[in-house]
Amino acid sequence: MTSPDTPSAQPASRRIAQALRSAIERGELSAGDKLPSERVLAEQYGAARNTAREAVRLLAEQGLVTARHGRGVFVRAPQRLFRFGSDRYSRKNRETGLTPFRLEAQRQGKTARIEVLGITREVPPPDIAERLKVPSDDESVVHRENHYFADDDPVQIVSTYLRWDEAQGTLLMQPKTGPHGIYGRLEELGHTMTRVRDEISARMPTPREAALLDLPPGVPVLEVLHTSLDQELEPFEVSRYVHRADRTGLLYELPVE
Amino acid sequence: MTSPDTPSAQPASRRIAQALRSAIERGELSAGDKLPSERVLAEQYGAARNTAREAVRLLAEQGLVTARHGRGVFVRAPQRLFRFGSDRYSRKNRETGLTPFRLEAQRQGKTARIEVLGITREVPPPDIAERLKVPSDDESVVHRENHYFADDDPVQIVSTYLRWDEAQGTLLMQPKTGPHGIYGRLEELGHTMTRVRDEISARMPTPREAALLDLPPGVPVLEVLHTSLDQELEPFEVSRYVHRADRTGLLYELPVE
DNA sequence: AAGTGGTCTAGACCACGTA
DNA sequence: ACGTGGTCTAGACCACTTA
Repeated sequence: MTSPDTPSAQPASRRIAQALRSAIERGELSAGDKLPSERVLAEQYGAARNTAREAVRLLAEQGLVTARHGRGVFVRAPQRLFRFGSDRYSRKNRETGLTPFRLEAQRQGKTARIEVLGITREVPPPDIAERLKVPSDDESVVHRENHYFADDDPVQIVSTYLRWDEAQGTLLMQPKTGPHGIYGRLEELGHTMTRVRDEISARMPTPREAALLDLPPGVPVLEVLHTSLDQELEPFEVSRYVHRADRTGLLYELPVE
Repeated sequence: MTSPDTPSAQPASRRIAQALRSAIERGELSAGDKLPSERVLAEQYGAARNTAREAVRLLAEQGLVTARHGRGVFVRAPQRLFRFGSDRYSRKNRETGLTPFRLEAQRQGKTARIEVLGITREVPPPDIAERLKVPSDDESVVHRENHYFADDDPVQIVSTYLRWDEAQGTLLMQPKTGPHGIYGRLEELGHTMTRVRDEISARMPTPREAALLDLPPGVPVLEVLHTSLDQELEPFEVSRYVHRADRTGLLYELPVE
């Protein structure tokens, strides 16, 4: 404390948070290090445990630390990012036989695992129906939901929507879609991917997403609503990607005009 | 409660949060409505005020409600999004004389205001230096920091970095950069924007950003690190955009291959 | 003045992880 | 068994807003 009874302008919880933040920035606490326990912090700063706890919560909210039940609070390591973006859809990539996700995992020396959660005929959500140009009051789409893991850590959730009238009875209804994946099959159906439109937003996860992605508090998600357009600029596939923001960066490289 | 002494598996704070969440989803509470006060919630659910408060915090963290000191807790209205993306840099747009930000504001019937916070010669941060291909141990760049407002609500913070050796003594050092803005001046210096590279990430705001953007708790930011490449594919301008995620969507449309 | 959220205290018990 | 975070209680005072 600077003086015996400064009202200090700042609430105690924020002063404690700031002290810890500085220690992290100065490198006194580095990635992976354990913070003093809440009880110890409370004693050190002459506050109640709840106050120390509030300070820790502020840091967690900012993404600087993660609390682990029964173990302690740890400085979060800056995560190496999975990078996706404009080349996620390029034919060149498709022809390697490796999906962009597997490529990224490989680049990081991690093991990719993809889990097919479901392939079902459904009524599309309104935003999907609008983009795929199908009715939203009818079971007009096939919904493929996949979860992606790197070394068994969940990284992204992808929901792909295709027209039911096209997918019906094809490999598009199967977990294994054959060479070059769904885009290979869609090309056989006459859809050459010519343009893509990606709509990007960020938000806090829903409880379901937090559970599925095993998200620590304070980590947002990146949502990409992707539309593939064919040679006639008609949409033939729409996907919703939900990424952990702390493990994902998006990269878009494009020509101007 | 379902039975007098169910341990209920769920903590009380989460059960209260879930009840409120359902009420919002069912439309019993709609955008702008005030939630019962923390003291009332506590009484209704037979819990301590701190427990009701924790429930409200969970909803705020998820972005569903916003607390306003002295007034109450309100259901947050879904914000109409400002959309930016691949056409943010197109020459066509530039020639209207309206910046993309002004166009967006106009589309929403809002008044755009741009505040120039500073134009200073600086040592570039490492990520900027790397992308602009300038030394990071030297005052090699000019940093222009602008804040953007719509109807006086802060929407985005933009830091633009230019080479000092090029900007020195030109309009690029002035608040008013002349026709077609900085890109107009850079074109006169021989840089035709040919490609752009946008690196996108999402994270929780730093305290400074939270204050500058007047961010309610639980709203993440979208960060775009933008690089402009000229006809020789050399970088000549790098900008860091920090957007309120609850008011911003990004749109990228691009050709495949 | 009254009501609201913001912060804080000093306890308590539970659930989890490690030794 | 012990230390950790997770949750909760029953109070208290402060800061802000509205009437």
